[in-house]
Amino acid sequence: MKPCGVVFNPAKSDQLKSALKTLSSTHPSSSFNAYSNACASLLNACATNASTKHGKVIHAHLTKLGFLSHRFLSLKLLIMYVRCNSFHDANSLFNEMGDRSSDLIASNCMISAYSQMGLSDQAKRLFDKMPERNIVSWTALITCLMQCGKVHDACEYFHRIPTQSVVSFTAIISGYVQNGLHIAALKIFREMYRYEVLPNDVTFICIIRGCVCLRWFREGKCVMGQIVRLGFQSYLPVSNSIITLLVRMGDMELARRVFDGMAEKDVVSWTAILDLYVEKGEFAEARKLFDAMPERNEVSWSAMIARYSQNGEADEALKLYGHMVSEGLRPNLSTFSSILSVSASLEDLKLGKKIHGYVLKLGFDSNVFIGSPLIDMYAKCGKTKEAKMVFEMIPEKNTVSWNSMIAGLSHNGLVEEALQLFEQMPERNVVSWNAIISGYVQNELCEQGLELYSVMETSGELPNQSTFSSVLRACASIASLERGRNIHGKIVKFGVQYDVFMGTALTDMYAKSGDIESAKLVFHRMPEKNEISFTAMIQGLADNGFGEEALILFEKMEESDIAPTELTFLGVLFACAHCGMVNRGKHYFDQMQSKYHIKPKGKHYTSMVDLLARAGLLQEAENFLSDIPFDAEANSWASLLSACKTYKDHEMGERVAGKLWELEQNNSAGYVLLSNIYASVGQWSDVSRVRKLMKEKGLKKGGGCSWIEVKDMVHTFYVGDKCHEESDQIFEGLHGWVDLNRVQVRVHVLDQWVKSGSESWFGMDPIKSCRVGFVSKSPGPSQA
DNA sequence: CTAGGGTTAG
Repeated sequence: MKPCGVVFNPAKSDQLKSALKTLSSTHPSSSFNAYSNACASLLNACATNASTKHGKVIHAHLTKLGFLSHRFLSLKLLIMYVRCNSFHDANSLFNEMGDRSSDLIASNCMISAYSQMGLSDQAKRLFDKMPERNIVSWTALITCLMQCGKVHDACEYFHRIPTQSVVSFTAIISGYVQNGLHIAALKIFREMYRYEVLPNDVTFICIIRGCVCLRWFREGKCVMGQIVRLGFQSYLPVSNSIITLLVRMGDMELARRVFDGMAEKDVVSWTAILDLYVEKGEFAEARKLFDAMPERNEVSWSAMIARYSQNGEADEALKLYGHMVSEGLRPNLSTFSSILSVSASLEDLKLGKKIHGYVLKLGFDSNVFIGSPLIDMYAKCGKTKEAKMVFEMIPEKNTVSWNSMIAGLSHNGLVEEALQLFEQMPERNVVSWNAIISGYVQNELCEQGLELYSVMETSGELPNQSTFSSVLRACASIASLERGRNIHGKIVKFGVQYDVFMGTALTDMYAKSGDIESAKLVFHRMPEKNEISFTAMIQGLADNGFGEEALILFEKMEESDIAPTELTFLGVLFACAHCGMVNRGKHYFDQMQSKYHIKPKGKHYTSMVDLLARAGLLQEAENFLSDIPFDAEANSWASLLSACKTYKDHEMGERVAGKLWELEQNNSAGYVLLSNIYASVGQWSDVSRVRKLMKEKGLKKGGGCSWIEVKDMVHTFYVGDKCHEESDQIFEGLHGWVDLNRVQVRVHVLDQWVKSGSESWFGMDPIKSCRVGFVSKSPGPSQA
């Protein structure tokens, strides 16, 4: 197009500027038609560039020349403002139009403008006032109502339309899909044919989106057939939708074929195919494709950043974010939401606050979609107050916002408050239940967590994998085999998929409850095992005294090419320590570093000290301890002290006790251990000194206990504890059979072992109490 | 000769 002799590319803003200059120097008197056409095409360019600034210059010209009285030009101007999302400019121009504000096209434009602002009532008022309406007016109003979530209103208007068109049908379908009413969308889609209205490219795009959301792939395939029959597959956006559908269906091969066969591809096509590799788990391939893409927009970047963030690769996500910004692309809400979850996982408050700042600056702070990641970030950084403030600021909270707040409060130990919120929330879903249940379990309130699970069941909400993983953790934590078995039954009953997550949780629960046979059974039945499942089984075997078996399993794990983690080695070292396999322990400790490049942490060193000390190699243990490149854990000293007691090395005992005393000023477990050691050698005055100190410091005795489970009840006993009415019987029965409540139980005492600290183990807290042996229930001695 | 419905991520 050649307006005023200037070759014009609307995509180039500098060209727009020079075209504008030429326009202002052109005298319009020569040919009004040429001038007006030039103006129109410039205004079109402003609209596609969303450049109100340039549009306003043209507006000023037209005002000066008195050309605003021309209907065509003022309409073009109005359309420009609407397309640029400049509601206020559009609105004032419309009001200045005087009698022409009843113009059909102008009014239709204004309905669109109201729609952008979410002003459905004003749109309706204008619509009712209009002297004449056409199908465009009806469609614009329906779109506006749908965008405001007033689906019912939109439907009523839709059915009043005198003559339907593809566009009005498409508008209602799209509205249904946007409001999550995918089934209604499909129903209307089928009805179209009865009205003898044929779908077009846009209709197909909307309906495919609905099918994807519903995972109605059979319907999706059907729609694909219709697309081909009507010849829309050659439309670029339609092909893009088809690719998404195929990727979600899992038909990667066909998706790739469609992509390769496309005559032209755009950013959207490339971004859609990115997902294919991510879905297949070929993350490196995805990255390769991303780097090789001819064009990337903020969606492609955000998609990639989100994947890294979800994969726990926070650094890579941040690196990509930096690149994106330096390439001049504007991060959007979705990008911010990914970066916020990165900040949350890194507990990087500074970064999180920076993003929050951007969000505020862009005016997104009241947006529901950014609210939840913000709450999450603040909560993970321990800033409950800020999290609550964000929550309060969201004007229209959805279930996700409530869930984030509940999870955030639980994460910071505020379970009571979380429960209050849970009870207040207007609508709960399975995620809400999971948040509150896991909150209780995380905070060691396992009984209450299990109780809440029962309430959930009666409420009719269906539990899912995540629910059961919390509940099983609760059972493992209180070592309740009865409850655990019961939950296992529920998992089967509710038809929850038995995969690696459920299998691992069940293995762990059975192992922690002392039922090693069942643990082995569920472990071996797992369709697929990963490093976490192996670790759970190895640790379980080691904990229950089957050290040799634990090591055999570890060798199997190595053979199956599943790389052990630092937690696997904790189990392995534990097994060695408790079976007196000093050399093997040393071997694995070396191998962990040389073969797997895992840097030993405090707990590994503690295990090694324990290994040496238990074997009576006290001096070697002490040397090893002093060679630790960082401050040793108090537990290392405690292990050594314990061995000093066993091997009666009083001299070293004194030395080590002094060190432990220094380190463990505020740890009740340390005090308990110390007082027990004093007690065992009869230094009663020291015992009472330690107990008094504990009392003064307000430390509760949370020390070692034994437990025994009888008929769904877990009985616990502290060392020397005689409170339980049948304690004599129990202590006498150690290493043998005990008759408790007329149930025969076998009590095994392996060894005294201490397992403390609260570091989370793949989301499952280790048992905090010290257990002295374990108990398993058997059918009875006659059958044994 | 203008105006209404749209694909990719979360």
